[in-house]
Amino acid sequence: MKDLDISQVAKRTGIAASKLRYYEEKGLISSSGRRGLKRIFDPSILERLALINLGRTAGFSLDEIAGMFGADGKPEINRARLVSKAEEIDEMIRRLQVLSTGLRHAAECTAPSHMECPTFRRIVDRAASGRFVPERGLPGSLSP
Amino acid sequence: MKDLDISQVAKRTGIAASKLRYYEEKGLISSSGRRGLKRIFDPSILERLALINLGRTAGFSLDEIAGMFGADGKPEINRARLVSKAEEIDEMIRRLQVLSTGLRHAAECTAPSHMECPTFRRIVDRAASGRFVPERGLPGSLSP
DNA sequence: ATGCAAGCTCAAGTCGACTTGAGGTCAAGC
DNA sequence: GCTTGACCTCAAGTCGACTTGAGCTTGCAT
Repeated sequence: MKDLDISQVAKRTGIAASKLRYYEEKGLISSSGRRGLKRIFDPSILERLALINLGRTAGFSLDEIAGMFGADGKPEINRARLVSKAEEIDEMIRRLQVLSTGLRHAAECTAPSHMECPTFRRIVDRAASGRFVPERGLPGSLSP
Repeated sequence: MKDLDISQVAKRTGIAASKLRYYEEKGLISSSGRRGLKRIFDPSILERLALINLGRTAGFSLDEIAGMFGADGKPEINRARLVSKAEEIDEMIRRLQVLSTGLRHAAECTAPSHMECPTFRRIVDRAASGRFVPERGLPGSLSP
């Protein structure tokens, strides 16, 4: 019996117990049962939580993540969504690479202020071109 | 006179006027003056906003962004910070690449459920290893 | 057997990031 | 010179994502 109680999961993932309960309530995870009142979790929860963390880091909302990995049963529907999520992430990676480059340049650039450095401005322009407004649901998105 | 009023800036960046005022209040941007009551902006605001959007997409808080690009005057302090921000972003890029790969694989994998696919599990494991808990300030970070 | 740390539920609180609304001001076109 | 609509301010509201607290229950170490 390798089942985990909530504090074990918390300890092994660094996720607060309250957060785990919240995630369960939201349908992102589920406990495999109860021992009395207490939730017990299958060890596979650890991978699921890793995935959730990954998704959060990527800027997805809990609802989006739930839609991504949740509710198995209609895998076909999911597959198309998964690919489009992957594409969104790729786009984001591109933007982040620009940002990283920009920051590194700014760090070693000798121009008095970053915005006065032509290289930096070129980088920023590159970043600003294409879709200026981030895709749906991400921080900084368009106003209604 | 190429100055922009707030609605011009809003139109050209896709950022709501209320958000621009909020950013100004927070010290992320500043208007170059007023015409009567009305703010006027230098065109360079567009680049600054591009940068801010980029930072937001990367998951930085407004305060972090303010600390990153704001308050020129002590460039040296900034340079070290900038490099470490760049490193954080690189780490994030790595995680996102894993996520993208994972999603794409999941989309074409024939296993009945993603978690049952050994390839997918390997990918997730790779993602989960290293630092499980995202670095400071990012969504999903450690509880206090 | 029993005491208590660890869980539980449910309501309320917090925090960041904005938006909305009410009521006021003013630059500009007619 | 007078609308009028774009802006303004300031307070309050909203939303997502959690945390905290009060009061209750219980598995399990002694």
